[in-house]
Amino acid sequence: MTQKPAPDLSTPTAEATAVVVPGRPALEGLEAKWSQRWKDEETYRFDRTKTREQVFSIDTPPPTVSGSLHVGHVFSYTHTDLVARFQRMAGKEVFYPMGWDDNGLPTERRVQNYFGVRCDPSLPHDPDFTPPEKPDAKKQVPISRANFIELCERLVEEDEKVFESLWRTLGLSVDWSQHYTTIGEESQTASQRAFLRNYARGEAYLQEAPTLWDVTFQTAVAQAELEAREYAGSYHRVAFHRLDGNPLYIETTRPELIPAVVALVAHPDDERYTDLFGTTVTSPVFGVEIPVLAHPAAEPDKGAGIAMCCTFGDLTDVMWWRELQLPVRTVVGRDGRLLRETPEWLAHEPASSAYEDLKGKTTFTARELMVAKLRDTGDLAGEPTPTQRMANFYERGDKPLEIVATRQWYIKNGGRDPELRAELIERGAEIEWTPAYMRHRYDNWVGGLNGDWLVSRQRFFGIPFPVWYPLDDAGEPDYEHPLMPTEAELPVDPSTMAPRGYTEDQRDKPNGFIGDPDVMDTWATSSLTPQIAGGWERDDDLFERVFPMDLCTHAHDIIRTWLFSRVVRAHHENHAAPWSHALISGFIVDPDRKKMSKSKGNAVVPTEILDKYGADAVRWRAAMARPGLDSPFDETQMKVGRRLAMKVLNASKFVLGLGAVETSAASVTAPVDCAMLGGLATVVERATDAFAANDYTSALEAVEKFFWEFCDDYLELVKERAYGGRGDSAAASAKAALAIALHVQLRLLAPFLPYVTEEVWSWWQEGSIHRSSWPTASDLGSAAAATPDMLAAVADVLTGIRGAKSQARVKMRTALSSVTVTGPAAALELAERAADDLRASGNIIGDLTFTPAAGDEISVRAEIAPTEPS
RNA sequence: GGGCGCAUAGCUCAGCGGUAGAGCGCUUGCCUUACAAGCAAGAUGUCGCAGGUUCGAUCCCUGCUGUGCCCACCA
Repeated sequence: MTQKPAPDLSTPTAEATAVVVPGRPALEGLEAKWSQRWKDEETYRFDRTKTREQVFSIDTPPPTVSGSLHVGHVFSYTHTDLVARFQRMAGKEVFYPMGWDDNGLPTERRVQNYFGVRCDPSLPHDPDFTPPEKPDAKKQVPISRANFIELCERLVEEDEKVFESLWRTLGLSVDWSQHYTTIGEESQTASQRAFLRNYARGEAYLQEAPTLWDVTFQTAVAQAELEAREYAGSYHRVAFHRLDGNPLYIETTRPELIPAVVALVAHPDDERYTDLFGTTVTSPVFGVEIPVLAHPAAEPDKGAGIAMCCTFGDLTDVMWWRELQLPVRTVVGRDGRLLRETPEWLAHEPASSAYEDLKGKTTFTARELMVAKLRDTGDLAGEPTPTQRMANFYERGDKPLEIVATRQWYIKNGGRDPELRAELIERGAEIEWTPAYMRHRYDNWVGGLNGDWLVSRQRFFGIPFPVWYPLDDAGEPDYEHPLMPTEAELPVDPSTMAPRGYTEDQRDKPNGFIGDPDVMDTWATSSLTPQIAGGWERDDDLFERVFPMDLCTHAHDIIRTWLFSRVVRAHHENHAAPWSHALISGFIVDPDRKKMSKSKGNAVVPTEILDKYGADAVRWRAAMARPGLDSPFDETQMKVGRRLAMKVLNASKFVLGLGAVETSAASVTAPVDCAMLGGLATVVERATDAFAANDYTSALEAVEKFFWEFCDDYLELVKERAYGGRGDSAAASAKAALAIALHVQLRLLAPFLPYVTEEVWSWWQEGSIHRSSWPTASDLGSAAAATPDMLAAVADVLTGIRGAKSQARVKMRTALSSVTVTGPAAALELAERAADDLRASGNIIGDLTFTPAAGDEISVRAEIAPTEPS
């Protein structure tokens, strides 16, 4: 290995570096000053002339702009930035775009509340529409889809400004010229293009099938958006009737679905029911004839051991319906109410009059009515017994999901195809996970998929499917032969544009066409963020330089959604994993270790904490949270980060205030100065190794520990010498060592404390510290080879001297008339080489003797000099 | 029920086959020409429990217990 020459820190030693140190350095105002400067100077701009090998590209989550950010988000985004800043200084050209997730249901909901409106697609566009002055959540004004989307776009723009401002204050080194939005035209084009290609390759398909349905939002939802929650219900023991008139009891929590029963199902080996298989019974109240069937999924010890299968009460019903080839008898509509028209299988007495009362009722009301009817007919055995059961909810909804047969678009994700599933698990294995065990969550999720990815939503503010359907003579759509645009026509909106070969006046007419009314789920767009940000099919030159990306980062809650869906899309489209590394953050939890959320009221608002402690302090705290581990929020910890930032200012002020700053490693001659730099060399190595493994916390710990010892021990030790107390050449060694150490440590701290390090850098260096190079041992010259043991020995003696004064309860500058150091000979020999520095810093005016003794501890005996009469 | 974490000082967490560490908090002292939003010194532990491997276990293995997250669980 060739030794580099002594570092030339951009300023020849012959000329004194121009140093401007403020009299009282302060943290206040640094964020405003430097974030503006970084913006003006485009400090973090991506240089797209760099090759793929020189680039480090990052895929970060586009935050939901209609939501609110809490301190957990701030920590997680900081983790990404720590790595970005390290990689940039280490010589990579960092591609670090930021997106805003503004399409989708959260934005619609926010617009509804903010403006007091709701979307009614049947209304025509009103060009002069202005939202109500005082939004009334109870009386939302119905507006057209176009007006609604205009309001979404308007609000989203305002929200995005607030978010950008927060990220800039936090000091994220994002290249804002690369920003994207999930509703923007580029995202629309990319989403539609990817969809068309999925369709062309058979990966996307349209299917009418039972789907999980949210009755509040009136849309289908995907498996990844489910949340199992406890839900209060009651078991009802209900009699069906055998032909011989004897009752057959089942148990159900949903008696309102009795009109939708298509079969009773028991386990084939269940002897209680074997002689009933193949026979029929009649349903209570309605008297509908129902077959009794056998299926192995029926569990004999659950309920009565025989279940009523409805279309559809739950996913087991769907399986039985499919595998036993049962008819569909839907009674719950898309609005969550029982159908207003009497279904044909109930169009006879006594069913039709019984159903009359249930029409249009919510499931909740219908349940109460059914219980009353069952009581009347004597088919309810005993009283309902309350129970807590788990039910599937849409994660943003508050009513349990129903299962409704609807036509939806799906993208294959391995949920129904073991081969694809294995391929996707293999893609997950190609990714290097930090922490490694997070991969289990991915495998677990992929292994547990029970169907393909449902991507269509019956909503408004989203990217439309680029699809039309031809209408036949009778005006019925032909879903088998959808009409698609060419890629060159994208983006398209089928609700306002006609497909090729048709004109707009054929819309909704026989032999004309209809547009697909649905929009893509927001995950269907954000699953393409590497492609959208990377310029896929829009900017091939860029795409080749950044894709597949190097890093994706986010918290562990969206492994199943965002991370997995991006793997699916990249697998289909690019035949690759979308990134080589995944860095997974934990959550910031409240002091009781509960997850922070706005609704619980325990979320910490980031702007307050940033105002109070400063961005550097908040970033320091974020960096102390290791990847994957949840970390409780504790405000007192912010003070520690703030103290470090202040220390950097003050220590720098001291070092740079010593006069002409001279940074030639050749001037470092005193053994203790070399030892300090030698210690710093090992810190550089450890921090670099840690960062290379995305272990930013260990990097910080190593750097910070050294910095405090540098301040508390080394700096105190050489202070007098640096002031010139023992001659110019002795001072020059200390001053050069101090300056070199500062130059290196500022850079080591720069990813964590971008503001304070930039501020100090500006006192004596040209350019931004964030575009300077990550330090290496060669920055420390030949001193890097020095053993740090000596500094440790000297520091031990210093501690002993201070201890003696502290025990004597005297001032630290109190003079000592004699000091005797005892301890192992080797350590004493090292410490003695800094005897002069020890005398100066300990104010030893008499003898300083070193007496070797047995044992491995250094101990110090000191005598306080008699105070002179004042 | 399946999977994955975690358990070390009052708190937050490092550590890891060889006499237990840091920061915060606490106690005491000190306005020291970088820093009082500071400095110095000090006290603080059955390393969850029980076995096993080993000369030696907080660390490795097994089993418990507690705790958290993800998934499944709607008769």
